Amino acid sequence: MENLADKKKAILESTLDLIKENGFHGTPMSMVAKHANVAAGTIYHYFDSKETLICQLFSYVKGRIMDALFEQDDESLDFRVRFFRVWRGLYEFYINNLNSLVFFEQFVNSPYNKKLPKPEHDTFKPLHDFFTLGIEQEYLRPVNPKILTVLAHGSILTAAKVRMAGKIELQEPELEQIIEILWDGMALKKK
Amino acid sequence: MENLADKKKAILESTLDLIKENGFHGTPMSMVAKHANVAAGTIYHYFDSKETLICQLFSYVKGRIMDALFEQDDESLDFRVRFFRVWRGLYEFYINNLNSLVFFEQFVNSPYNKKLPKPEHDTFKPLHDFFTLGIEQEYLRPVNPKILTVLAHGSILTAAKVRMAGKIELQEPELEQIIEILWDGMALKKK
Amino acid sequence: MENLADKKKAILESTLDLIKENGFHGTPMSMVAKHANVAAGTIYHYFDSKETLICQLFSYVKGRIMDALFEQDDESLDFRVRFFRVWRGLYEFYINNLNSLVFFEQFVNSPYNKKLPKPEHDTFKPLHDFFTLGIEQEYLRPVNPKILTVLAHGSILTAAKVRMAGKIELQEPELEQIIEILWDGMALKKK
Amino acid sequence: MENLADKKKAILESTLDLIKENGFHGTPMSMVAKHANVAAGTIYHYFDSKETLICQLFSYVKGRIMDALFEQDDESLDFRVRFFRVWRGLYEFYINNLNSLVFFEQFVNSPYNKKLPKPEHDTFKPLHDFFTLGIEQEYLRPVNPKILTVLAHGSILTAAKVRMAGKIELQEPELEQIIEILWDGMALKKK
DNA sequence: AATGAATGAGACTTCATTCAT
DNA sequence: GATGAATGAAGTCTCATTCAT
Repeated sequence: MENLADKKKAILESTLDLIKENGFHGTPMSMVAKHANVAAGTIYHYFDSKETLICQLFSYVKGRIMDALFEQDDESLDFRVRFFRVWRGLYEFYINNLNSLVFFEQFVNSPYNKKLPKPEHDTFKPLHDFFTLGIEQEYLRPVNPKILTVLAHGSILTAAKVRMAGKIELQEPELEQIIEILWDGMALKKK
Repeated sequence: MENLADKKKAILESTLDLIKENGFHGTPMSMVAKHANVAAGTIYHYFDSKETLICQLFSYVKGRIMDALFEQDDESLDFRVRFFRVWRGLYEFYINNLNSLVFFEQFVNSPYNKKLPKPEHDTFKPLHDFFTLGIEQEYLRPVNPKILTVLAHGSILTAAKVRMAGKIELQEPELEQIIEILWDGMALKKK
Repeated sequence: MENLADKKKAILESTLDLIKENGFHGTPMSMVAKHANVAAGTIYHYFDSKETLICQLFSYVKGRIMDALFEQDDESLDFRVRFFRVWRGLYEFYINNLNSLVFFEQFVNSPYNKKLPKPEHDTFKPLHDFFTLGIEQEYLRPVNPKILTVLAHGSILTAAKVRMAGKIELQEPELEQIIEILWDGMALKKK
Repeated sequence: MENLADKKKAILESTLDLIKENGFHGTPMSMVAKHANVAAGTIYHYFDSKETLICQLFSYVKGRIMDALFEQDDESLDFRVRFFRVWRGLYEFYINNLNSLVFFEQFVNSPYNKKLPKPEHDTFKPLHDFFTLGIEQEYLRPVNPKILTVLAHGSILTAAKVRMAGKIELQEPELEQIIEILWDGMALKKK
């Protein structure tokens, strides 16, 4: 027998899968219900509306991204090594969770995103903090950490999407080179 | 009085505007019709279906992006200067054409994109060619040009989206710094 | 309160009535819904599309015609008497169920009929069997039973349609004469 | 260059062909226009509306049926031979003009037919007259000629439709038998 | 006479949501 | 809590008809 949490999770995961394949408007509630093995009405015990479901799914996905961001991190390592691991950690999360990547991108570019109250600090705050630390410790150039976040996340996202598009030209050595180039540009050139 | 091209263009532009505000499924054909000042049925003279309209709009937007990419370019300039100008050219196009940016991002992450036959070479082929040239002329590191495209386009897109999100922290000096960091990482360190 | 079968039947019966009056294209689904006292969407729980509804209605009507064919029959009677009763049985069914007659005729002459897989044996198989028996028992001429089916059904259908057209000239004695003429032509002239 | 009559005829013939294939509601005016090689608007020079077109087409088809009815007739022949020729004449017209047969049947069972003022005497008046003559000349039983019309036309129509349905079991000898049976039933048994 | 782009009412159908069980 | 039949507003699209050329 299942408990509530199981069903709620099944609904969220089903929605995530289906939206990747069919988009928002190609994913009716009836389809979510069938995929999650619940009745259509059941979804409304857990979520007020389709919009609520999608917005809660966004929080759910954000949480998983945040978890992934520093899962591989180890503060005892050299900062450069940490940067390489963080970059790859998020990249691999996206590759292994394409439905999250696709959903996240669809969501942030959709009108749903407008309706959401801006969060105190966003999903990538930990990344921002990480770069702030790197600057303080004089590993990185003394610039607005936002800049480094943009560069890092932009490259991860784009690399993952290029890979997802079936262009498998981005292999191991290429990934390493991307990170190296980024690091070279971002790192503080000490005397 | 209008001619055919006018109506078709009005429909495309209206769709672009409305999808930015309301997304695909928040933009019924009736709304497009009203916004474009045509009858609902008229849209179907120019486009077989809503899907066709959206896919043709994608081609239309791709064309504009490609035009924007090298509008500011000047082959007689130094390669580093050209890189700065190309980066800013696309960035500014996105900022000044937020509807194109939002639509493009929504489209590529949507199921519509799956149905489209993969183009021979994509929108960013000119960027790829630009980097290939830079490598040949020994301005840039001898890596797969794809890598540089990922880095450049990822940073432009992300910067534009951060700016669009209302986080106006990215001002002139920050933009300059982003490009500088990228350039430093990508450039060939000559002896 | 109604059960499922009730609603499905109400939809079928409403469609039958309305198509008699208005034809296929004069009977929108909204009209069926109103006449059957259900919401428009409800029809789509029971039938995939208007086409499906009409094709299922055809099966439904065929069933009723087959039921009517031998309702009046009594195998213990003389074959000639049975023939007269069968002829009148179907004739009266048509007269009392004009909507079925009209629908049936509209359907078989329509493109819907083309799409249907040909049935193993058709609605009038029982009539064919009846004539086969009559031939075996030497009441009827030894011809292809198909011929007799054509003659019998053709005359019933045409008589019913003449009557329906408001030409009330076909009264009891005339009907009797039609059957007699047919019988005389079909019967085996015994020595 | 074409004249008016040519275009009007092309429209009528196109409509006849298309309605056989697609039915009334599957045959938009635009399709008729394309098939007849005229502009949509041109149809409205010749016919007030789609309904008018279809009703005029009915008259057109009726005319052809009436022409066919006695094309093969020869008053100098024996009445029995004439009957056989008239039956086959109409049967063959239907077989060779399936679009007329299908259209006629669709029309008479459709609501269009209701709106038409009842004609003074209908399409099959010549058949009725033929049978009246046969009775007067004591070839046929002294019954209401209407009866004989029903039997004859019913059998012709049904035989043609059986043949059209692809059931090719009705061959030459069977046709001959059908007419013989009818004749035997209808003919006056002289002493 | 002929054209065919344009119109817009209305068709078919979908789907978020409700509610009696 | 769970169900899923029922709802009906709203969506996409069609097509008879018009009218400026």
